[in-house]
Amino acid sequence: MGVTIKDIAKKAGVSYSTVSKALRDSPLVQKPTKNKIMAIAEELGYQPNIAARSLVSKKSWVVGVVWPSVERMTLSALITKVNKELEEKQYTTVLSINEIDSAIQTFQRFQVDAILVFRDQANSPFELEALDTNIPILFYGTQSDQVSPVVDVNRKKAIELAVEHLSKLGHKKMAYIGNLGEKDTLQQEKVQTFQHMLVRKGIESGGIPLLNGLEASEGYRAGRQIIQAASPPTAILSGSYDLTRGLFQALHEAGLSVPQDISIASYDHVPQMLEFDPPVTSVGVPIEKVAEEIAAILLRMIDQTDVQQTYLLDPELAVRTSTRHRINQ
Amino acid sequence: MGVTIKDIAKKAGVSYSTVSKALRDSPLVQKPTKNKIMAIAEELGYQPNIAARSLVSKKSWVVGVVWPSVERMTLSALITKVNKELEEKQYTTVLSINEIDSAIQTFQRFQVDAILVFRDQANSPFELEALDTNIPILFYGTQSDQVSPVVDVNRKKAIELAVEHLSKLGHKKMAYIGNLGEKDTLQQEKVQTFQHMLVRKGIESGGIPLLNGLEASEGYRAGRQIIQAASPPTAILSGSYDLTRGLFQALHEAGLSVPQDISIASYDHVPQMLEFDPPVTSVGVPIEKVAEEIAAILLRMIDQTDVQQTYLLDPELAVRTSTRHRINQ
DNA sequence: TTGAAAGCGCTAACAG
DNA sequence: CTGTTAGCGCTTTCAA
Repeated sequence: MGVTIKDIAKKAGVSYSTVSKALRDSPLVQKPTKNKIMAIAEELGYQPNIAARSLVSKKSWVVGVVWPSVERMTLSALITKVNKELEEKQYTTVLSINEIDSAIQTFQRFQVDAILVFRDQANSPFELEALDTNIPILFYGTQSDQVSPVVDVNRKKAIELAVEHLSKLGHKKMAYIGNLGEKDTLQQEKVQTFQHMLVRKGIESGGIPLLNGLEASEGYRAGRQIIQAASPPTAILSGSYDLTRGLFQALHEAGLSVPQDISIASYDHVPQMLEFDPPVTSVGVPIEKVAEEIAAILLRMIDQTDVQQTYLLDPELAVRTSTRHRINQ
Repeated sequence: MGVTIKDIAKKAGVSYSTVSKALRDSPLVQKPTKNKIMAIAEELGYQPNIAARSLVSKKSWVVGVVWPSVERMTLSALITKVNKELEEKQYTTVLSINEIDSAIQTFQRFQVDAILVFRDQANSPFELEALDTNIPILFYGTQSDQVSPVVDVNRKKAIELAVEHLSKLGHKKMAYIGNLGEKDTLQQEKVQTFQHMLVRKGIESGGIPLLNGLEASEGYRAGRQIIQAASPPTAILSGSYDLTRGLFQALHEAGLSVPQDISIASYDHVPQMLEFDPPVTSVGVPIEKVAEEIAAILLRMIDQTDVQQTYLLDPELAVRTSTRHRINQ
């Protein structure tokens, strides 16, 4: 079917191994020869056959990504960035929407060079050991089994940064949106840190409503609940971008303006925070940074360079105009 | 690294070509021999090497799916179903989040057996001809270039069914939520059909607000706008599941009950329609049916069986309790 | 019914 | 620098 290196070799009048070398940009081929070969390859629309290459080189130049069952916007953006990053290093990214274990099996048969698993509370637990694969696996999003390396955001520090910021601005009563109860350990960690910070800083709680999910509608619901209290807080910290969207809707509807009437800060360091009116003070690890980090670690794992067990990424605080000094009333 | 057929052959005391046959369940191998080989393969945790297999057989048993840039819930469910369907036929599904053309190139190198493209208004236009691949490509979601087969829902008929239903219930004033203006041809078709139906049935328009997107929040906004009118409609037809979610929020908030105060019907035939309170009358092609159809067509394309140019799936109306006779007032 | 052997497209020694 | 050659793991004739 497709064009092979033999076709190119014939047309260029060289041996096909020379073509192979030239295509891989080997220094063992003369510049002119190389150029000529490249040109012919281009002309013929040559596409290397992954199967053949990976069969002999034991390397597929493919990274498999296990896509989480629940998809939130930030993850979607993150995966796109990781893909781009890897592409620069000649790797192709391929996704699977299967359950973690069967996805890993598929990737195994593909002989992918590494696997990235986006894990969330929704996907089923599984035994990594049982799979016993020698393909390096990197997890994102949760402290896992100590078997495979994990990349995660230092959520605790992020919340601390945010509360600290609001506290410095003089806020004495704050609410938090993003409490999913005990079932979700990721969110739980943020909630607990928030509570600890209130105590430590001597701040009164303005409510930490229990949510049913992380969609914008839940942020809307929680926001309404908080501002309708007899004595509402002067600042609200939201646990995610989507929740913040809903929160803004509730505030807007109630005729409250930010930051005059209330200060808003949000977890999730995504560019979209700037699209709010006003731009939202946010805390978290910039998505580009996470993507770069993930790509870099994957590459190191592929190269067999030793990697740490856990990478806890440091969050950053980006102060914008949605937060300001509390007005004494 | 992995276990190969040679390992199995050695352990079973047969030639490796026999193992190959046995594993493919060939009739050329005796039952007992076959069983023995199967058992050993299982025991050794044998995983066939896709690269090798596809190299020689010119078939990868992989179907590539080009994931749309904008992801809506229904598509996510659909892709999962298609995957399941294909899995039963021994095919593995792999996704790419790249732009259509580069995704197709990647799949080409993988020698996938077929490509499924979920197309939406957001992903960039491209020239299929330019790619000139001989891998069969199936599009979903829009009338395309007449080069490759397309599967699509008969949106026109769907809207007709819905309006007809509401009209029969005596509604004389209806609103439609889902108008994205002229930029989105898919939505445009539904809007236009709705308008035509109003004329044909002598129904008054209760508003067809222009939206900025298809998220739930837009449904909420439009819903509020519609019910706040001086003389609101007695029925609303929503253009998608997400919009309906937002619409319900708006109705709930305004203290309107469905279907006592207003009848609601929605496009998108997904199971989640039953989770509303009350369950929502919906119209569209059941997602399982779409998935089955897509999988079947892909399989036929792989087998070189000739397929039609366009498959326009017939929508179904599922009447639930969110719609009822108009109350004379 | 089983085994031997060729070869898919490519990379990587090794020779020249 | 360029060419020759041996496989990678598997399927598939062709022989036995």
